[in-house]
Amino acid sequence: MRSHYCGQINEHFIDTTVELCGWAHRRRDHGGVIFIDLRDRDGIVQVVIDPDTPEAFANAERIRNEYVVRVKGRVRPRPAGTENPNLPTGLIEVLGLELDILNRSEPIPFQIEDDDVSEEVRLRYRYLDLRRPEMQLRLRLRAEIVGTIRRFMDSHGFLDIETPMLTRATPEGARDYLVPSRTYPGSFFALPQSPQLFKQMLMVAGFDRYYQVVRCFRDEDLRADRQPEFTQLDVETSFMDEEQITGLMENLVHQLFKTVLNIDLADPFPRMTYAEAMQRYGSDKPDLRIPLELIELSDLMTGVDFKVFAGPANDPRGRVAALCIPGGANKMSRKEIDDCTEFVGRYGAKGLAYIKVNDISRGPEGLQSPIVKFLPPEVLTAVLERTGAANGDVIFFGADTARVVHDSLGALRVHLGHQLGMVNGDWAPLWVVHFPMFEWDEKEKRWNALHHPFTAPREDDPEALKQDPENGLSRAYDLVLNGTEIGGGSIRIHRQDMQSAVFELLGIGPEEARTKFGFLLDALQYGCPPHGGIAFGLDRLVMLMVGATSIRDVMAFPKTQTAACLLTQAPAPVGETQLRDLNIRLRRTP
RNA sequence: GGAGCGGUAGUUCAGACGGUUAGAAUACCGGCCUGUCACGCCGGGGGUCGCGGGUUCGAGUCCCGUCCGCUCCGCCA
Repeated sequence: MRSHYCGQINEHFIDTTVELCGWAHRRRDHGGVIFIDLRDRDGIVQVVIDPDTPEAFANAERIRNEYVVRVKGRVRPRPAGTENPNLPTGLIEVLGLELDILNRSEPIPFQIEDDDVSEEVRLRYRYLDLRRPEMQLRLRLRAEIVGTIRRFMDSHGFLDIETPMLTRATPEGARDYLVPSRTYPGSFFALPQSPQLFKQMLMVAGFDRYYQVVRCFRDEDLRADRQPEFTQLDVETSFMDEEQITGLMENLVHQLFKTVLNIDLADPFPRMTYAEAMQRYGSDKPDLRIPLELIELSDLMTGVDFKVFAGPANDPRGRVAALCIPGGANKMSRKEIDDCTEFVGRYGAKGLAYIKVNDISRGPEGLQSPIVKFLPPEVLTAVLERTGAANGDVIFFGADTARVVHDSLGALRVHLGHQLGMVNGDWAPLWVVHFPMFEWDEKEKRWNALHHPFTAPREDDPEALKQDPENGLSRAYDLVLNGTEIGGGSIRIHRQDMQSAVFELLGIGPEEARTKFGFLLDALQYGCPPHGGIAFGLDRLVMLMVGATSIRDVMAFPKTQTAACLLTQAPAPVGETQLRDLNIRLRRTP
């Protein structure tokens, strides 16, 4: 049994005897003694073995990197002249009295202290990667975060209730991971994309405060912040409105940051409507640390001859907007400005007009730009005034459908904000509220639910909602932190007539609704209380809190971009016997 | 489905104009040094240049295809 962790050993332990277990990091012998850095999950300590303990010395001579070792020894200061306060092992050492090798190790594929090992190698040998102090710290913080969340939820009367992992395929939303049923040939379970419908039924059941730290599955393409399986803090309450829910969850996040990181977040979190967020930032998850905003220009451009601007300005679905980069003319090279064109092209922009403001006092003469000649002087003056441009600024223009302008300039804003070092402050939380109920699917020619089909509208009258779906707003809310959506939820529909109206608008007929969600519709009929909730992307939250740039770095065993596990080689083919049990025959043998 | 970057000793990379035997650092093995901590010095082993095809007298290098990793778009109610 170990008495201490290596990382605990400090000057307070001097002259005490300790027993340590860990991985031997390096072996050096100097002056007839052997030095071993012993590392465990808590830190590193240097162990000295000298020939006065012959048995220990003999064992120490056999040690190679990453051997597992148990040491009993006495803590003492470094001899005079050998201290180095800059090293974690620099001031004290453990004089080894006994040393056992608990296990040997093959030479490892990469050095534990290397921090430039490729992610491919790290994932293949994840158990070694996880030995690195950085990963130990991240996973420890993750556990602290989850623990703090649970204590908060428990102390506020929330009940932790598990929901099925084997459930029913949901027709809308993400692609499901399917699990074939052996007992019902040809039928499939789906792994849950979220416990949404179950938690709503728990409200019907009278568990008016539910939470769960729960794994969710979505078979969609991956990103740095998206994995096929991820963890959600899932919350649902009855009888609480959006103010109460967001207020309580805000308390949770405050407490979380205070407890785990000793950080005081803004109190209260700012709130912004979806419409304002799109108007000012081109995004429903704006990073408020970046002090750049989209400037509305549509009204200035309706009468100009320049069709690139006049077209969108006169189109109800179009928009003309500007993004002014203070000092951009000096900070950005010609190539960097050109690169921005390519950057916005990824978001569907057909080009990126810009003006370099050289000398504002000289009027149009003082502006350097391919488009100045297409715009009348009074419009240019208005543009300069509205953007607040000063000498040395660069103004970028977006003119297209509102969607393209938002996507491209919104992304450019974040991109340049980081590139030009314009990120202010460490933490910028934000509630985004009043989302639209529906968005128009141009390809399918129908309305889609922006959130999900159970989200309650702010409009309480089903008939009124049906009259004007385009402007219908929902009782949904997202929590955004530093430009990352970390949570989202809504008040749900709890009345049958409203649920039918929404299904109707979404083009889901009564038959279809019955087939797909019959169990939920039934539940709504038996005294369903008004209810709502929220779900936090726990991996993303942890990622932000530990300063990682990918949620893979806060998951012990993540998948690659092709949704494979390099460690276990999953997914993998299965044998004919297993397939036969499941009544499955492959259409093509790979 | 699409765009970009990458794949060369165990690891991180150089080599790219086609031309001897593909290098460095580190790790590993051996020897020396001996209070070191990126220790130092000497020596050694280690390569299907992701894979397949093509061009060529000759391919790590050029062309085509393909697989894998990462970033992004689409997608993710």
